[in-house]
Amino acid sequence: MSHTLGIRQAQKQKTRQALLDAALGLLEHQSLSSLGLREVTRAVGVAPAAFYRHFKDTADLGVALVEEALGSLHETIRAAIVTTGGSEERIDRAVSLIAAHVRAHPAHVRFIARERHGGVAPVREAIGVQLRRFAEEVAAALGADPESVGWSAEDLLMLAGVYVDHMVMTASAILEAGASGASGAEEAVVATARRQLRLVTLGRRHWLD
Amino acid sequence: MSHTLGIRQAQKQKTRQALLDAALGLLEHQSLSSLGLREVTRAVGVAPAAFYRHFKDTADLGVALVEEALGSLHETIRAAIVTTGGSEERIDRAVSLIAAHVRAHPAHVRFIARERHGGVAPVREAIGVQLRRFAEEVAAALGADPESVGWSAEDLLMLAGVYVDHMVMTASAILEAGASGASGAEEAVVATARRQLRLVTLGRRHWLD
DNA sequence: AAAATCAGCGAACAGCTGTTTACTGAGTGG
DNA sequence: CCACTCAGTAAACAGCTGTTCGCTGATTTT
Repeated sequence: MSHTLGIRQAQKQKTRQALLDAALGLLEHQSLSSLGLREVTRAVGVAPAAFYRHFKDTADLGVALVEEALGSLHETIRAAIVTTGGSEERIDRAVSLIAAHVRAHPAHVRFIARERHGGVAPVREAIGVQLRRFAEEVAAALGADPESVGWSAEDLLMLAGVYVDHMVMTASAILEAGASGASGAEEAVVATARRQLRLVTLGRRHWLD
Repeated sequence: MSHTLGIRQAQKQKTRQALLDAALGLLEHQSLSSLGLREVTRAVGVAPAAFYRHFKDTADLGVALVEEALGSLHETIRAAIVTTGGSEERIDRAVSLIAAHVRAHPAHVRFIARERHGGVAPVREAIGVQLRRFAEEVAAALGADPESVGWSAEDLLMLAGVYVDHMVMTASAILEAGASGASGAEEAVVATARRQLRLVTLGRRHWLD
């Protein structure tokens, strides 16, 4: 796909990725707002000054983490959108995809949920931009559905926003349930998420009555 | 109501409140996870060691802030619940009450939205407990409504959860809109929130079909 | 009036923080 | 092959952090 990088650039990107991974790990028990530059470099085993070769700030690193985390989520969303079948099967498939995503990328999900309203403005805004982008994408897909004839663009975006917000909340709830250690907690969260989507779907069906 | 406190205890509570207020102010631009004890005492104009006379931690202070913030919200919720009239008027009134609450206690709203998924476990859990309590209260009120005959307790709690989550998200969105400086942004958020509640209400009406 | 309490003080502690500096030495391109 | 680039180093900087200590003096209790 892309041109093979030189040994120099390859090593640089490797260190950069190590910094991102270490930061993501450290953020399990704190917020980005309190993440120290030295803390990250120490975890990687690199000199503090090396940090500046990759990021100017921990906030800057946070923005890079947003790209990474929401990049992976983007693919999950696209997969959920193209699902076909009756509304019940679509709901089941969407929730299953979210649950699988949480299992595959728990740290990413935690990061997004935590920093969406977090104390670091640039990161908060980066997440906001991307989630709005997702909502537009979902709205476009909803608009292509025959069930959406008569819907205004504004209402489609409103509905898409409900879906995107619900996805983020559900992902975070699944993560918490998994961390709580209580067996069956995740299943309960998933079941509730499905019922909530059913509720929204019912509202959608009668929107134009 | 309560017995009049001595001069000693009155002064102590005054200092305690000053610490809480200062902390809430400092949390506008950061997360609790990065809030320093010295930072708070400096803002109040008190010696660092004095902090320990009131809280053992900044996490401990955070839990106290949760009580304060969700105590005020509780009253707003109760006011929204007892509203009478058609569903359209009830929606308008609920959203107006939220908007008024955000205007009256912006820092409290920011704190709850930020720390709900924040990096300090005890605070996160305190918020979770209280929001679940709110949901139970809303569920009980919904159960008393004639429109809820045939609903299971589980489904009522699910619906109440949707309302509570939506309230928190809306409050946070109104806050952001106000901070963005864009005139009309808040009105747009409020209008979207109303449409979302209308969608949920439609779903509710057809739940048993 | 004497004794006890206790909120807040000021100083000191070791340990951490972000940032700058001049440097090394492996990888690169002419 | 040689000059150059540049990712990562080691050391030093001032300034901050949480926590402990003994102390003071106004309030409370006896």
